[in-house]
Amino acid sequence: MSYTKTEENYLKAIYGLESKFGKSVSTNKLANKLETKASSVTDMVKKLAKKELITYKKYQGVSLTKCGKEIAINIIRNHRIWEVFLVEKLGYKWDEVHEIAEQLEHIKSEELVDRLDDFLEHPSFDPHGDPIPDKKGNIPTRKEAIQLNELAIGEEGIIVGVKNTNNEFLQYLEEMNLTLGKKIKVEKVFDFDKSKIIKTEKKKVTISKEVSSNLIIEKS
Amino acid sequence: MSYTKTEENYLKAIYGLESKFGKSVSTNKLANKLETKASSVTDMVKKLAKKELITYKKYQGVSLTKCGKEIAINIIRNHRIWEVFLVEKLGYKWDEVHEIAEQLEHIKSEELVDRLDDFLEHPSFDPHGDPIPDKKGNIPTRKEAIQLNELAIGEEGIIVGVKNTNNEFLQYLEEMNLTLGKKIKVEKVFDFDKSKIIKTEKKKVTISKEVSSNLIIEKS
DNA sequence: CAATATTTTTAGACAAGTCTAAAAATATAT
DNA sequence: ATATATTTTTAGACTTGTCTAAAAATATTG
Ligand SMILES: [Mn+2]
Ligand SMILES: [Mn+2]
Ligand SMILES: [Mn+2]
Ligand SMILES: [Mn+2]
Repeated sequence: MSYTKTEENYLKAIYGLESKFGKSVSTNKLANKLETKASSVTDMVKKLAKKELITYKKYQGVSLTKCGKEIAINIIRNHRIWEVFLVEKLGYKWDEVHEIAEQLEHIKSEELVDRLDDFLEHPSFDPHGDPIPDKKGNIPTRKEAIQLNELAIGEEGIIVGVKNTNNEFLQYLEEMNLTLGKKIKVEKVFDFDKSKIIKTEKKKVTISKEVSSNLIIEKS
Repeated sequence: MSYTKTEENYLKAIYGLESKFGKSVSTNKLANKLETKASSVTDMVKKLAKKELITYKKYQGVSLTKCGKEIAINIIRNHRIWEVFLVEKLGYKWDEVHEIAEQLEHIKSEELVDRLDDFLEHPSFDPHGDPIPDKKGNIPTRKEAIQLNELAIGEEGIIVGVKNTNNEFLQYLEEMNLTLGKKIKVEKVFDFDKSKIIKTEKKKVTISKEVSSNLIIEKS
């Protein structure tokens, strides 16, 4: 069984919203995420329900079935492996790959992504620090990952991920030298707005609460 | 300006048939090539004509405009570069890549194929010996290429291309050890059916006229 | 709890691309 | 040159995914 690009994008969006909010996904949330109208979502959601990829009760939102979830995770796997390829092999920057991966993730071939995965030597995380599901759908975890937010004065860690993968944010981080793998130390926390002074190997930077809550750190 | 996958496939098909037959392309030929119906072709052809990608006069067939030709060549460039990638980097065999390249050729990104081209070190020919157009649309040529057909007894050459890229034919060639880069010598020609005995480095094989007219050779 | 606001669904329409069946144009054969 | 065959176009319909406007259901609030 193979699905259209649109169906795959709906499933992926449902998966994302389900994970984020931990409950069934409303028509409006989905419409917003997919940049379409609620009425379009209602139509598509009926189709996916008939194919048993989601469960749907009128006015009650949707959630993925086992099968729908498998498909969603597979698309995410494709997306992230392609992102690794684009950065590692073609020299793209981390803020340039998402759009292209959105297209590449829908290429229909059982084998292609597996071969790409071999070629890339089975990466566990993508260029934004997001975990890459394996062929069976298992998603790698990091035991010790916390938000930079939760790091106290004097504590150190390594940047291993970003929560927000918005291009402008990624470019900002690049300029601040706060990219994946960088070692950082909390120098100071301003209580009134929770902004922090962060020491990296090269320089000191001040970041807002907004920024520190979007950086994933492994304590060291 | 960006075009749909369908539009791109029509342009590519028209390009192929125009090159092959050297005249304007009929509705039926196009329908046959694209595995669709003549009525569908008529509809689409009107659309492409309105966009000035082809010229079309009712009952007279179509041909590409300069702009349409540029697009077609670009898609062919994408296709062939992806085929090189699949074979050279992911270890696919030459009979396994066409289908996937049919999908990958439509990925929308000015930059992607250029970067891939750099990564592959600017190949001039794809895994089937077909020339890869450059960014500007220039298509590399081989001065000395002839059909194995035209090689007389005792003459030698190197296989540099196949005219027919049908999977079964490619698999047959693989088994006969008649793949790209192989050195061959014509040992004997049977006049009654123009079949030939060919000596490769490893063994002697007998091939039909059909086969020898589909192999491109550089004399040596 | 009733009035109001918000969310969701329905109804009907549209664009892209395709199809079948029939009509019109062109090509071929007597 | 006329009849026949083939090719091409038109007409009308279908599917997928989308939209707007209006109706129905649910949520919020005084
Ligand atoms: Mn991404
Ligand atoms: Mn990512
Ligand atoms: Mn090909
Ligand atoms: Mn090829």
